[in-house]
Amino acid sequence: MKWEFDNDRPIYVQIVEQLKIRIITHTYPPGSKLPSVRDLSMETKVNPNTMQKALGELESAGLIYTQRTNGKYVTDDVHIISKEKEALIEEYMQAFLQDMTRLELTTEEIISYIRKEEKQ
Amino acid sequence: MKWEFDNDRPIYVQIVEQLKIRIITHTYPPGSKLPSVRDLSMETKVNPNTMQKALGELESAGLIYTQRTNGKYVTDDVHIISKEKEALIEEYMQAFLQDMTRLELTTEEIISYIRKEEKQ
Amino acid sequence: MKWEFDNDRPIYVQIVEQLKIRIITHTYPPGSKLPSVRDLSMETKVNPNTMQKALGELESAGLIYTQRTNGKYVTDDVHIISKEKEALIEEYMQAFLQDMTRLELTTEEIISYIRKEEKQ
Amino acid sequence: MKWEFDNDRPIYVQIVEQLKIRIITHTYPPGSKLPSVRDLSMETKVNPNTMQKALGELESAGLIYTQRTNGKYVTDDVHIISKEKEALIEEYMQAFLQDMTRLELTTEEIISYIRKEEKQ
DNA sequence: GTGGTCTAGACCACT
DNA sequence: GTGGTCTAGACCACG
Repeated sequence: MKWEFDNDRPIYVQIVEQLKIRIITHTYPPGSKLPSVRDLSMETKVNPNTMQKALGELESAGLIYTQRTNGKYVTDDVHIISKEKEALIEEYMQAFLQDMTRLELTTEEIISYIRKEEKQ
Repeated sequence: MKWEFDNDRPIYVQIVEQLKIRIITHTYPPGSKLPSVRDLSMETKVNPNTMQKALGELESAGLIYTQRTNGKYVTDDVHIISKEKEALIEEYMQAFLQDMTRLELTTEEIISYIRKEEKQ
Repeated sequence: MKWEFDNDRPIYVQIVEQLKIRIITHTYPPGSKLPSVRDLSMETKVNPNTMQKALGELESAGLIYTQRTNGKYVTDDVHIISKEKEALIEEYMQAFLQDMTRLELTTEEIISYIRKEEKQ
Repeated sequence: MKWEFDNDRPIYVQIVEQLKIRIITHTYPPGSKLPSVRDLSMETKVNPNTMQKALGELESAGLIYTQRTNGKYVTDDVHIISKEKEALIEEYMQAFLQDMTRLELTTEEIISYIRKEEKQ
């Protein structure tokens, strides 16, 4: 996955999202060491403080933890990770279905749309 | 539909969204007269300037037009409206499917989730 | 209460603490408006970013909330506030008692120490 | 007592604390020989430099002394030890009472809390 | 070399 | 005038 940001949402929020996905999909496996803050900020071409802020959010969400002076690690509590995944899916799903319902689409219409998109 | 706003997006954007939906779903039918800016801002408890800005956006999208001295009306061009509807659905759909793909869900998994949500 | 910081803990942590206490003791009553970030940072002679960080922590703890472009307010959910108070007391208490226990003081010794301090 | 460290304070500080307590409570009796730096650092799974630093602090506090080529010993000056104990108690006590006072608890409330904790 | 903190200062969107 | 974000750059403690 590339590091590309759009301009209408804070960069740090987008970083949080993408790191979350990497963790959830085990691109960064449980217990693995993250690149250093400096390296990550170089890679994303973002100020170290911005990266720090993003990582702080992940840490308070319990998805990563910091070993003093030694780096940051993905939590090895797979339970937290899979729970986060469920929560994320649920969140996207509900927002989406609410939007669709407002537009007065039935479940079957939604599904047929999805199948149509799939074929493209 | 109620007028409820969340705090992390501009209010006027949220107003635009909701008015769009009212127009698309014919809650405000094609050609009908909109409530006055003053009434709308009262109803939504929003600064009249904010409401004005939102209506400006709708107008430049061609969904409403202003009759000088007489108020604002929903366009009676049903074609524009239905096109807007398609565009909205497409937009939501693609964003949603992209999110789901990032989370490595297959089409069938997505659909089964949707059916599950439906039953709740 | 004055704004004085010691050098062995991050300033923003100390700000969080002191603001928490002001909220818990209703020096800043539930629902009241906080001074602006700028004013608070002037008052404490601290960089606005530092103050912002502290306020961010309070916000994610649910003790304050932000009204877009209008300022920050103490939550009016007194339940959250009193719960936070209990939690804080509990936290201090347990840490203290653990320390005392390690030093092999009995409960009665602790209490007699406290009474002695009180008289001074 | 186990060797467990939290991540938000320097490890060497925590080691100093815990060794101090062992000395004060005569777990390491006055005049007794301490385990070697190497053993201590193995036991605590800590870098020998870190352990060395901690022991250095204890030495300059006068709680231990080094016998050249022969290891480190707890001071046999019981006076120093008991004074250190008083100092520690006093320090914890004052910090605790100050915190409680800020939270506007009276002495009697504090004591009743302590008794309540005791029963648990 | 690691993360953590802080300052200074700027720009932005919103109301 | 409000909060929010971001950059640049510095310094620190730790191991």
